Amino acid sequence: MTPEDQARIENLVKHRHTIRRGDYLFRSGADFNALYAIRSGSFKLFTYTSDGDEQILGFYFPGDIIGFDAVHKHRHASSALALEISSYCVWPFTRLEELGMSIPTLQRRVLKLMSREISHEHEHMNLLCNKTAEEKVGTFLLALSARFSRTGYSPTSFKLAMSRQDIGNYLGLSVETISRIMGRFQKDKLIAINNKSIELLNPEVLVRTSNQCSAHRNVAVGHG
Amino acid sequence: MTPEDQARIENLVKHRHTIRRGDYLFRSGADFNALYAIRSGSFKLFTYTSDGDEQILGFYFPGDIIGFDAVHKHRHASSALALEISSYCVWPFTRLEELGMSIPTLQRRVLKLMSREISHEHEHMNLLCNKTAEEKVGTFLLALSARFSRTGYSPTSFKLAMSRQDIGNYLGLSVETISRIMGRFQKDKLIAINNKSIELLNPEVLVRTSNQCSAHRNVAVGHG
DNA sequence: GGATGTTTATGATCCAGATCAAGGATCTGA
DNA sequence: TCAGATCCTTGATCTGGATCATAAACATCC
Repeated sequence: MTPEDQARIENLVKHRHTIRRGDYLFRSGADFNALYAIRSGSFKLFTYTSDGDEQILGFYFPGDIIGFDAVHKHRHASSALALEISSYCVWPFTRLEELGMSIPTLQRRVLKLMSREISHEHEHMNLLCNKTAEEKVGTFLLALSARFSRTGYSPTSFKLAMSRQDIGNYLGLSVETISRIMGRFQKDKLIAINNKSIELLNPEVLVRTSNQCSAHRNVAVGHG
Repeated sequence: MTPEDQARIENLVKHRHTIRRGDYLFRSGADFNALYAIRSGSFKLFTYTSDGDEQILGFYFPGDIIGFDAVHKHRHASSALALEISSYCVWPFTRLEELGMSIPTLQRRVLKLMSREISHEHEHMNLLCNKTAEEKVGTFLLALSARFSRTGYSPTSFKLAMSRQDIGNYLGLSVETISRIMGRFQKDKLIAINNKSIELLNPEVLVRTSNQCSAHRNVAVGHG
């Protein structure tokens, strides 16, 4: 990428916005104009089920892009809400497409980001179908740890911006189960919890807990 | 799109291949070179869990593209297997990227396809988290119906190319539950089954069965 | 500071769907 | 054409996690 291209991209994304906890980045049903690049804080992405309840699709952190699921219909299919005070950049989509036509690196970057999103969702489907409650919660905590680590924060000590309710919803579990399992992890000295703050005391064992062979639940043997 | 562009694209995808039931389109771990556009038949996409069991990520039919989750790492993260004799076109990815740079319509097309894939997965996550077994199976049958309808086939009478085992795996249910629920649907005259052939006798009621408010399972109330 | 709502924790009970078991149907290949 | 394998169905039993109930911790607002 030439310094010139670099400058064009920086110009596209120069405006940085701040958003308060509980405010929407966009709402389901709204026209789609832009992708959002998170710079700080965290968001939850969710839809409403037919009964009007939330279904959380994912949590997003600095470096993540939100809005890919809206490209297709030019309309947001999900809502994004700030879990804490956060900041983000707006990437106007038509400008991004135009720039992409002349900057191959940018084009490839966008494709890769969308592909990564698809991969993440595949992993999450695997979690939802094949893991026990304990494995789900363990996997979730480790995923947060890895994500914070990548952004330069401590992998063993961080804050849970989302509620237990949200975690349960995302993992397909009830709040009570989340509470109970976190309590058990704490009793077993795998983690230490203080309200929203969490510390991973024994990541190795947590990894083992999270990948445990779940006996033979819903196993397809398949053709091959 | 100019007729010239059209010709360039047609040239890219002109080769049509045939694949037998049970053969792999690609395997998890293989280098990523191309996307695959299905022309006839059907495929299942799946990964292996840590215990070596399959996790089915989706079923794909004529008009669908397989391989998007590999763009990111330039390596296939999942395997694709033909469920019946099928045919497909190969879209070499680097050629596709090159062409995309000069044909905006093509570029946009690819982005939309990936976005649609993400949306589908969001819907599936919702199904996995919030629906009862009965709703899952009903939703699955209706989704197949809609898909066949879109491709010009009968929306009420079609063949299930995948095994009950595969359906269960995809929906997060055991084979036995699939059998039982299909049996119940048949007893209630919602469907008629003859081995792999299925007929939707009462789609309206099936729709109602599939969207039933599932009481208040795992509901997040959230901030807003 | 105290009233009110929300979030978290924990115990008791229940149930949808898994697991186990066993028979029948269908497919495959020699 | 038949033997073995796979797939599908159906019944009996069991269990992980939901649901219900309650209370404590915490946040928010006047």
